[in-house]
Amino acid sequence: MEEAKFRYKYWRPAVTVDNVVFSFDGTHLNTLLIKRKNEPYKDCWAFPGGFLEEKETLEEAARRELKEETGLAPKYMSEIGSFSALDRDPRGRTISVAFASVVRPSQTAAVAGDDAIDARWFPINEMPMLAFDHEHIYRKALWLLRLGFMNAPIAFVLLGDLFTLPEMQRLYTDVFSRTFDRRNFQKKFLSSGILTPVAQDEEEKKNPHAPIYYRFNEAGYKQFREKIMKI
Amino acid sequence: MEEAKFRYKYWRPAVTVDNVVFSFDGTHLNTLLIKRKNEPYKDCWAFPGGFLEEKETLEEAARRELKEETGLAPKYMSEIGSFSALDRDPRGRTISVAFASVVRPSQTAAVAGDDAIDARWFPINEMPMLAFDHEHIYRKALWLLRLGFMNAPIAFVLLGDLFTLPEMQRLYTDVFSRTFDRRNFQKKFLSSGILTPVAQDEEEKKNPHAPIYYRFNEAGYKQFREKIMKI
DNA sequence: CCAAAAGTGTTGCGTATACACCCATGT
DNA sequence: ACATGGGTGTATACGCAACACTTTTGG
Repeated sequence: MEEAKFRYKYWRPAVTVDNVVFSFDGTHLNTLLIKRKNEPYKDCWAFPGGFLEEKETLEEAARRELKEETGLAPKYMSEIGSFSALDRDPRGRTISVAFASVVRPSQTAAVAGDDAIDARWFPINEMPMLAFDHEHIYRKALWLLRLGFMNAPIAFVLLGDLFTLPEMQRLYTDVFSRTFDRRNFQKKFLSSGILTPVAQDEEEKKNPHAPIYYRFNEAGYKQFREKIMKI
Repeated sequence: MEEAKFRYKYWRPAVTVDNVVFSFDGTHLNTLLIKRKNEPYKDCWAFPGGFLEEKETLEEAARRELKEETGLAPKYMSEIGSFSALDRDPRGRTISVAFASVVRPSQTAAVAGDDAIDARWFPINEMPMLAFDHEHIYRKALWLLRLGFMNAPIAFVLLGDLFTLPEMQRLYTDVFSRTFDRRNFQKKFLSSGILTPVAQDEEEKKNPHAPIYYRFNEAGYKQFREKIMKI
């Protein structure tokens, strides 16, 4: 028999957190999944997560669980929403609050820890079946990522320090599930002042088709945002 | 001593829901607040809400509490987010999930019920001090309302069946906290196909300055959205 | 009589879109 | 040599912002 040392006057649900983490490998947008070590959904792929503990906020819980299960520690995290269908967890009534985050390419090394047999990055178009209602969480996460792309410079976290415009375009193509005209795409961002080209060395200067690397220009981005906001 | 009949192996937080309801009175955007009958924050103004019960989702709980405390039953509700600061509720660790909704002008009659001494609509620029972290919830709700205005026809729920363009413009002015040029505002919406003018009677036709009433055109709105989405 | 609300068009500018060719690299 | 990826400029269309005057109504 299980020990039940927490007693309350009124009913309370169990509360969990889940993490949808995005990364970009230069070609495709990926999300991080773990293969569950325990029931329910043992051996299924799921977003890393776990139970809220007493002395932490929901976001803190999400960060803790992500660190424990995969070793990742994203800088920015934002809430996707809560999920509370009555039958979403076979263990009993559980509500989950999901968080989305993005990591830089240099920080995508994931190790399966704790409750996970495995931790792997999946391109968003090759996702396996997911445990619980995580398919549902995933759709909302992707929607939120799109909103984030339009309202914050999170694309540049995914791209990392140095990137080419074709890389950036592949990222946008994956995120928005649509194609972009290459010339218009480049014109748009080059004229926005958001990007700073990286100086080419002598070798590169001789080659008119050498790839051009850019880095994110924070000051330029702020100006750009203010101009959009107007008044 | 309180009876504590719910026992759990692991710690669980109390879970509440809160409602930010918006309405429009022809001049200003309003939100609905109740004056609390009980501690904590007795006699303070707060958003209507209460504890999640066992056989309901979070949204169902929000609807139930709103109905109990104010009599309102909005058609559409969307999640604002969750709030989980450790000290947000003096009664102990409580997390809250907040929901935003809008009601038609014809359905704004609010009666204080249950845990409320009073229930009143406050223009958003004349809000009193709020209980708990509700100020925080409110700011996020307003932000979400703006997003909603840009992505869904919720303005027309707030406006009700018939409305004039100046009314509509006052609504937008309140929601976005900024002014709009009257002619550009009208041109934009009249050319969008979203609005259908209501036939004027003989009296009105003689008066070149009689107010022109419009109603929301759902088919026109759908076309408009599809055009925006492109590809 | 005055103030406030509401009706009404035109023009310019800037941003978004559509579109074709060349070169270099690797297979 | 062929396919792929990546570099580059121009012309057009559409939406957005700026802008002034007149009439009615109510105080």
